Amino acid sequence: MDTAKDANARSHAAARNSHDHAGMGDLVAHAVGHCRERGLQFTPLRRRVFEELAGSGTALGAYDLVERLGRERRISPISVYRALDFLIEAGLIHRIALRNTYLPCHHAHGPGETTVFLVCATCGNVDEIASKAVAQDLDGMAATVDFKPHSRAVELEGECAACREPG
Amino acid sequence: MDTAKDANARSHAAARNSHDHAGMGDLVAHAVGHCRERGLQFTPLRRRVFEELAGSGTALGAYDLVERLGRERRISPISVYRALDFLIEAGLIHRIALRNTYLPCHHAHGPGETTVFLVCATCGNVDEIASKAVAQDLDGMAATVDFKPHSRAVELEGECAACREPG
DNA sequence: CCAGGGAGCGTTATAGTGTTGCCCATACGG
DNA sequence: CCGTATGGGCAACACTATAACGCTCCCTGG
Repeated sequence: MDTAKDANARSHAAARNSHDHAGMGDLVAHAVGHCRERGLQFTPLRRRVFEELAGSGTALGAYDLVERLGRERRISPISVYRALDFLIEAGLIHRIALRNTYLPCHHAHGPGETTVFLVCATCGNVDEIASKAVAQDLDGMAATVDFKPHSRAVELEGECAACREPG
Repeated sequence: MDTAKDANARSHAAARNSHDHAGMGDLVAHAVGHCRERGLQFTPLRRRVFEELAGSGTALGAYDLVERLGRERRISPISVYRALDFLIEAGLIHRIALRNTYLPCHHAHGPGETTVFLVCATCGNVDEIASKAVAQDLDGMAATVDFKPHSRAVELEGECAACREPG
């Protein structure tokens, strides 16, 4: 379902006010509902940051966002970080620690699941897979040393199928 | 912020890991042998960086090392980064992506194992556990999407047992 | 002996990432 | 009207990492 392959939508999306990317509208609509349910404010700035991430099809750095949003009007890094913090807190996006980048969460978070990120070292694309087995393993290991995790970062760096194709 | 974090981490390590400090010599001896076997140069600078990490009992940032080593004589960040890159490449230390810190590898790396890091948000201490189950899960998941991982970052952030003690 | 090449490390400068402090605007309940 | 909570603006700063270039040392082959 979600896209390992249409990463290059970003050159597309940059052209204009990116309604291009398939599924982006769904993501935004979901985010709106998600925030409404919880009484969180999905403000225009937060929406723009989320849209840009959803429309890009890849993980973006904070300063990528600063630059992209800054084309419309000047946005300072701190504003972007505040929006990112909010979106992470709300569970709408993920942060990729290996790369200092951010990407929209593509699936509903099941309880007892850990999201595993597959980061391609060549094209930078990030694939996202939820796993209950990993979650159980990790929780079990944490329990054995009496450690209470708040958040998990499970990230593999390597090469995706597309980048290994001959040619 | 760094000084506070540093002091915290050190006192914690001293309380909990005092035994590991005795093992610092072992770590260094192991590193020496490890490099000799492979024809790698365990130079004085690299040795000092490794010793500092092994002796601290916690994960340190690159600039923590710059400061510590800089007390003896001026060391530039790039030199520290070069030593860190070497040590990572050699498999002697790990980088904690969640914190941009580095710590010595405490166990022999078995094949088919993934190292899981438990990072305490309060004291900054990092615990390290090897797991075959996680490795198998992750490899299996990667295989289903035809992804070839080079490296893994499996890191949990939370609170360690010592920091949750009533008090 | 002396090139010549590679590895390690020095220096300076710069790029990239994230944070702090302070102020202003708006919204909302007294 | 005020007080307060929240979102957001700006400049400046702090932290993390890399670039570019040159030097020394050691090794190897002519």
